[in-house]
Parts: sequence; structure tokens; C-alpha cells
Amino acid sequence: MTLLPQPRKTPRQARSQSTVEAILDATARVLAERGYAGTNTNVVAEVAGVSVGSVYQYFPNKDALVTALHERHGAQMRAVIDEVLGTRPPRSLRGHIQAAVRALLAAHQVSPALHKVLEKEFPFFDPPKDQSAADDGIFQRVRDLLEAHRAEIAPRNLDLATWTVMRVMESMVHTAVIEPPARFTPAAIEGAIVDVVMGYLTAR
Amino acid sequence: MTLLPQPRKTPRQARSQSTVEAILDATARVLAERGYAGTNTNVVAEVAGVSVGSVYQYFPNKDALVTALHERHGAQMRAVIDEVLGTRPPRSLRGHIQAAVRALLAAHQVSPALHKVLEKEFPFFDPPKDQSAADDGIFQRVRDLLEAHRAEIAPRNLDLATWTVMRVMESMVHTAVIEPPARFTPAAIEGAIVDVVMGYLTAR
Amino acid sequence: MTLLPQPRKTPRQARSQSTVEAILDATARVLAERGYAGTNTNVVAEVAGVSVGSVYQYFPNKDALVTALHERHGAQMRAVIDEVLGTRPPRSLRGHIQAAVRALLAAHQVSPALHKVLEKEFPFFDPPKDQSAADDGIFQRVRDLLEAHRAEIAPRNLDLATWTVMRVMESMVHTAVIEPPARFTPAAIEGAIVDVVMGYLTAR
Amino acid sequence: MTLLPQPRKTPRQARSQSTVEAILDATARVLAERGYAGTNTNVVAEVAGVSVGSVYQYFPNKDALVTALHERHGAQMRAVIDEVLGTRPPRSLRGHIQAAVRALLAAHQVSPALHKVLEKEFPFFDPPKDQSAADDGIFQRVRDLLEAHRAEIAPRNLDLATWTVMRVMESMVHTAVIEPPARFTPAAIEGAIVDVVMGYLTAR
DNA sequence: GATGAATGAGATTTCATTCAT
DNA sequence: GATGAATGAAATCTCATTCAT
Repeated sequence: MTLLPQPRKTPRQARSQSTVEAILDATARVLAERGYAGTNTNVVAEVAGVSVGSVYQYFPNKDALVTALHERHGAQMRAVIDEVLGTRPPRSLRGHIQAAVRALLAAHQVSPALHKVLEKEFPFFDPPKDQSAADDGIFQRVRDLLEAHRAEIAPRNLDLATWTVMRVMESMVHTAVIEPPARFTPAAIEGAIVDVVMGYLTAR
Repeated sequence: MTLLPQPRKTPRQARSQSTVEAILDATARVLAERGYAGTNTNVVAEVAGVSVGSVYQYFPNKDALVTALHERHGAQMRAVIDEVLGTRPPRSLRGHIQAAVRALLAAHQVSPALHKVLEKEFPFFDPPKDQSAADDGIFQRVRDLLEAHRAEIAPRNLDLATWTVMRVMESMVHTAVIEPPARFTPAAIEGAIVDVVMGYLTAR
Repeated sequence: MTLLPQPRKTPRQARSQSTVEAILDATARVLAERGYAGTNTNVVAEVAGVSVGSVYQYFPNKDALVTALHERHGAQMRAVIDEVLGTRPPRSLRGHIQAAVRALLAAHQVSPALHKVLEKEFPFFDPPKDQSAADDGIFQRVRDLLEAHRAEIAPRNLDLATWTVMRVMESMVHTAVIEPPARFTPAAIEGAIVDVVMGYLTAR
Repeated sequence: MTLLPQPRKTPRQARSQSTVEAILDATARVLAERGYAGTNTNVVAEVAGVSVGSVYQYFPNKDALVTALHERHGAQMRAVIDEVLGTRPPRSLRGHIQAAVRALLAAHQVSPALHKVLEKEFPFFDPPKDQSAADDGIFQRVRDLLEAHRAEIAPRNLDLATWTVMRVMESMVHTAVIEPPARFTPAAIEGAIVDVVMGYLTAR
């Protein structure tokens, strides 16, 4: 695959900081409203209230915009998980899983249209989950949780279990956001996701 | 929602049949190699060894190409599931789930790159889950399986359980294909997916 | 340095042959009238009476246009020399040199403005004179001439003499075309160039 | 013809002096490395280690940069010739020509890449040969040389001879720098250039 | 039916220049 | 004086689609 497009330069002055924010926010809005194909740098610049040139001042090309948004989204999701699992006093295993699923679902409700585009249209810019340092942190968090409840859980390979739990949560949340089935209530879906994770962890 | 783009005409002659096949195969290859954004009708025509004009003879526009490809893929996946679940003599519940997961994973090994593109773009039980007859068929197959094992399974809402099982299988197979974690063997991953489904179904 | 930009595809049909000609002629006119900086693909297309797309059908980028023109120019100049030196019955050495200089100067009078641009603005696209096969032919022609008059000429290294004669003729013709000094008549300049070449060849 | 772009202001302070030098040096480097088309003010500023704004402090526009550079180069070349021809005690005619050719070739070895760009763009005895006082000076120097050796030389029109000698030297030095033929040694090439000039001057 | 040259709207991208800080 | 973020006109280039042959 190709390298992830990188931001062209890191802004130092306050003015450009806010320009970058404005550009990313505009990208999010345009992407959510018009999809990837309908998104172009001129519209992004216009919505951001800057000139096209400014977009290219900070992002070498269109895809770098989407990549940056992806990263921002990933960071937000990681923060959500991190906060939920770091709760004191500690909850039960099911309590933690449920809280995490609920928080993830909630985080995706903010701008479901954006997430649809982001998750559906950009397989290739998804930074590989395996090596990223940021992801390692969250991996460790989840692993610690399983370790703390080792007595209750069935899977013996904790690394594999951690990977599986994370992937199930992530992919099921995406599924629920991208193709919400009309016949089931959000609560029912949330419950199902929690049941899947708990079923796996506490299997007979 | 707009209607799905339809093939412009249904070819009858053998020559046209093979032209359509060649175009679809080329679309698959190009999509796999260059991603959605990098795919264009001229390249597809070239790879297919036909002229652009011929592509437009059979497909009204670019999206119809991808749609048709996706339908072909969906049909293949449905056939796989259909065959596995229709096995006589019947297997155990776990036997069926395991066979289905294994068959899906195997089907995806043929051209993982293509599936990466195709399934992020369109989950493979598409088109639109709720109405499609084809999907209903597979949904019913899975529901029948759960019904037959109703005594062994925990979830009481069979519709929700069917949806959940299908989504978990689909999304986890995608995950395994799209971001195969190097540290786990394919067999371990397959086992984990089966454990997730079975854990959910046979929770305490 | 970088590779020379190559034509994107070689046209086969008669229609596209004439399109390519039209594009090159338009490039020549625009380049002559507006210089390199003032030349852009849209104007070239417009002057050629085709769409921009057609320009890019045959030339991968703007520079390829200029390169192609360069090559056409080089081929024309080589043809001129070739014809002059191939004359029967053979002239005297001075007769040949004078005919060649005169022919080169005449060839450059057709579109001096174009040649100014072509020679002044495009150092890097000048195909290296040393290895090119086309140039070898002309080199040999000149060398044969010197060989035939070996008795009359001073330089003993015929290869070096050939190179020197060719370079002097070429560069002095360019100089005369690009910066014609107002105080000397064309005939005087032509005479001076011939004197330079002959002086070198028949030095004491 | 338009007037040559002039530097916006003449810097007096030492700091400004060195800024201007830095900008010109950067222009030279960028021009040498990326050619005229690849040169832009932002890159020049960056390489010079100053801001774009500072470039515009001293040069009204991009072309003024190249013009200034060219003037610097021309002045250097003129100084070289001037020094060589002003030598005391006087040498023979051939001695002077040879010294001039050698000095010019040496001066060009410093940064051949820069000279490739610069001199195709602007011959080094520019700006406009006919009027410029600076050029008149060097023209006069050469003319004086020929005058001093009038008895030995063939051409009777000394103005034309001076023009011719200057153009031959200039264009052959360019050729030698821009397309150095690998099969001839630098000494052989230098010899050939001297032979050309001397052959012309001392023809039978 | 098949071809592929031609189209041209519209996208991406560049860069000389300005001007608020 | 110096800075460099911002500008935006104008350039380059792409590609879905058409249609004469």
C-alpha cells in the first residue's frame, strides 16, 4: 500500500492553528453532506471560509484531509474508551463492556453521516491498527481489564481475546451506525453487542 | 435513497456474455489494485481488452459497474452460506457456524484485495438488507438454523439474534481479511470468530 | 537530469494523426507569440481547434509539447544539412560550408520567433547531441565531407574537427537568429560564419 | 522591448547587503538545480533562509531576481575578460585569445549547472548587446586587441570581427559547458575553440 | 455491435504577490 | 525591516461520457 498522506507543515502561529481547525471542520461537514465523490477542495475551502491556497498550505492533497479527519476520529474514539475503562471505582466486567459500547455508540451519534463516509469510503487510509502506538495504549487498557477479570473469563489467550473484543466492538458499532436496522431499537442493538462480547468472554 | 443502477441491457449471446464477464473481472482487478478512487472506466476497458464504448454498451455508468460486481460477490457469498447451511445430514449448531465461518474466510482468500475494496464499500449481504429478497433468503436460512436449535440458545428474540449473528460473522470476516493481525494464526482467528458467535448464542 | 517527456500514445487513425499535427502547429504558434511562460495547454488546445482533453490524449504534459516541437525542429535541421551535403555534383569545401550555413539560416527565418523560444528557453529538453542516432547520421555526413577534403584542412583529429564545425555552425546560427545585431547585414553575418568555419578548417 | 526589471531599492546596511547576497545565491542554486520553470519565489526564500516578504523587499518581482543574477554573472565574466586582456606585459594575439578562452572556461566550471540555465536564458554579455555601456566596455577591449594586431589579422571590418570573435567565444564556451562531449578532453576542446577564433582571425 | 478519438466540465494544484502582525 | 499566513487567479490535468465511423 502507499504511505499515509502527511500534513504539509505543522502550523505554529495561533492564526494558522485555527485555520487548520476550520479546514478540518469544513471537511467533516462537506464529507458528511456530499460523500467522498462530492467533496472537493474548493468547496472545503469555501465552507471553511478560507482560500483554496490555504488548504494546500497545510494539506498536500485532498486525501490528506480525509486522513487527518480519520486520525482525529480515531483519537476521539480512543479517548472515549480510555476514559470509560479508567473509571473509579471499578465496575463489573459487564459494566465496563456495557459502558464502553454505550460510549462508542454515543460518540458515533454526533455525526453519523460523517462516520458513514469515513468508515465506508476509506479502507485504505485506515491507519493499520496493529502497530500504532496510540492503539497500543488502548489495547493495553482492554487487556488489563481482561486480566483483572481473568477468573471470570473463558478465553485463555489474553492477547487474542483482547484483539477479538476490540474488533467485535468496533465493527459492530460501525455496523449499527452505518446500517441501522429499523426493526430493532437502539437499546436492543446495544444490548446485543454487549451480549456478543460477554458471551464470548464468559462462554461455558 | 436512489435506485440501484441497473445494467443497461441483459446480454443474450455468448460473445456478449463473455464481454460482460471480462468487464466485471477487469473491474474487480482494477478495484483491487487501485481502490475505488483510482478506478476509472477507461482503465477498466483497457484491462478488459475492450473499448470504453463496449463498457457503456452494457453498463449505463461507472457506478453500475461496481454495483454489478457487488451483486456478483453477494450472490457468491450467499451461495456459500446457502450450501453450508443446507448440508445433509445436519450438523451440530457449532458445526454449522464453524463451517459457515470457514467457508466465508476461504471465499475471501481468493482475492483479499478485491474484498477489501468491495466490502468496505458495500457489505456483502447488501443490497439494502431490509427489503432485498435475496438477503431475506439467507436471513431465513440462518433464522431456521437458530430455530432448529432454539433449545440450546440463549437469545429469545430470534430476529435480533439472526441479525446479530449475520453481522458478527460478516464484520469479523471483513476485519480478518482487511487487517489480518500477523501475530495470530488464521486458525486462531477462525476459532475466535466461532467462539464469539457461539458465546453469544449459548450464553449462560 | 530527468528523462525526456514522451508522447503518451502514438496515434494510428488518420483523424488523430491530423489532431497531433494541429496540436504541434498550435504549440509552435503560441510559443512563438507568447513565449514559454505565456503558453498554456488551454490556449494551445483552443488555437489547435481541439479540446484540452485531446492535448492530453497525446502529450502527457505541457513540456512534452515543447519537446516534441524540439524534436521536429531538430529533424528538420538535420534534413536540411543532409540534403545540402548530399548535393551532386560535389562543390568545393567552401561551397559546401557556405551552402550549409545559408540553408540553416534560411530554415531559421521561417519562424524566428519560434526558434528564439525553442533555443533560449529549453536547455533541458535539448536531446543530448552526442548519442542520438539521428545525430550520428549527420555527424557522419560532415565527417565524410572533411575526409574528402582532408588534404586541404588543418585539423588532424577529424572527429574533433567534425564536432567543432557542427557546434560552431549551430551556435552561430542560433546567435544570429536570437540576437541579430542591427548594424551588420544578414549577408555579412553569413559571411562571417563561413569565414569562421573555413578559417578553422584551413588554418595555416 | 520592456525595461529590465530593477531592484526595488539599493540596500545600504551590511545586513541588507548580505540578505541580498543570500537571495541571489539561493536563486542561483535553485535555478541550477530545478531550472527556470521549477524556480519559484517561495523556494528561493526558503533556500536563502529568509521569508518571501524579504525577497519582495529587495526585488519587485520574480524576473528581477533572475535579471539581477544575470547581471552579476555578466559582470563577473566581463571582469574575467577585462583582467585577462588588460594584462601587462602584453602577450601575443594567440596568447590573449587562449588566456581569455581558458579563463572563461574556468569561470564556468564553478557552477556549470547554473550556467546552463543562466546562459541559455541570457547570453552572458547581455543585457542588450547593442546599447549597454558595460558591454561596450568589453567590446572595446576586444576591438582594441584586434586593432593592436591589425597587421596579423585577415578580417577588414573590425567591428564585425569583434562581434564575431565575441560570439564564437561565448557560444562555444556555452556549448562546451552545456554539452561537454565525453570523448574529447577539456584541453582538446579548449584548443579547438582557440583554433576556431585564431583560424578566423588569421585566415589566409 | 464495437471502436476509440474527442469532448469539456470540473477537479486538483501552483505560486507570485500582499499585508497584518 | 522582517515575517509568513493568506490569497486567488490561473494553470495543469482527469475522466465519465458521447458519437461518428
